[in-house]
Amino acid sequence: MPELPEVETLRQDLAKEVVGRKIRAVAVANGRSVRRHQSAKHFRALLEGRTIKAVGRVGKYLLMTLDSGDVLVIHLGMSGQLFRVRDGKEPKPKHTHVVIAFHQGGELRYVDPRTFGELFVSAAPKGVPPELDHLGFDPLEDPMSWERFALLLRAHHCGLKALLMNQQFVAGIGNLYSDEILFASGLRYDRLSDSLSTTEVRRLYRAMVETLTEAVKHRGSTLADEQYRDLFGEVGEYQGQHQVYDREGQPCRRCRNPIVRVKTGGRSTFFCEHCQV
DNA sequence: ACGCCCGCCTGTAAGC
DNA sequence: TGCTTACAGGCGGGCG
Repeated sequence: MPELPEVETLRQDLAKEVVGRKIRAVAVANGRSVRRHQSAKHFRALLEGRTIKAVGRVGKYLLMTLDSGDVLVIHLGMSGQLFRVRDGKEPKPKHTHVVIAFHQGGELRYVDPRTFGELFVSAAPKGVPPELDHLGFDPLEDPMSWERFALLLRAHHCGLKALLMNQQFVAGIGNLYSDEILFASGLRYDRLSDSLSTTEVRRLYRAMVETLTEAVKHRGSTLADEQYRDLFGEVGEYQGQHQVYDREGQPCRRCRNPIVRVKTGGRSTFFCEHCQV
């Protein structure tokens, strides 16, 4: 379940691996992954012959800027994976839906069992795809003052977890990192966003930036299902640092009380009843 | 305006 | 043992 740290890890590796490479051919094996285009042929035509100039990220979206000015947008959804393969003859994993082959050899493969993810090419007139206009600020790319963050929080009246996971408010945080951020903040998932003291606002902002930064340093989280793999097929290292996520019944690393799991909105939330108020 | 639920999907694992 | 069911959850959309 790639969230900001996993996507940022991919972005950093992609920047080293594919910038400057010219696309020789694109193969689409499953049209569901390129839903926004009239046809897979149209999608391919916008990519073939183009050179990748830069790799960016907004929230959970990867942005590959092409020499045409267009941007290849990749969203991994729940189960999407990107693999850089040197030899195209290597056996393809099941659910390999899109293959981007380069002139200089090798290819980039998009694999996605649950097909919640998607790829599309955006005209991006201002360099930023208008399809992503709805996204809120990126916690690592768009730093802001505590005062401004406090204003944004107070503009809403909803539970902190729901707000952190709302991509229109802040882009890139999902179920796993929202729980970790709230533990690091010492705040409960159901605290209302307009009820925080100045100190709590600062703790939340600081925890958000620090938790995500630390997770990027550890190359993201790979859970028991081993769903997340990096560009080279390796697992992340941040799962060992988790304080609450997927730790139901295990002792809180801070106070030793058992971590509690509750269902909210059909999703699991993990937290410490003692450390989070 | 937000909470809540569904549908989209497949792989895994628990339960009967 | 083998089938069924639940669960995992990002995101958009519908409903209350």
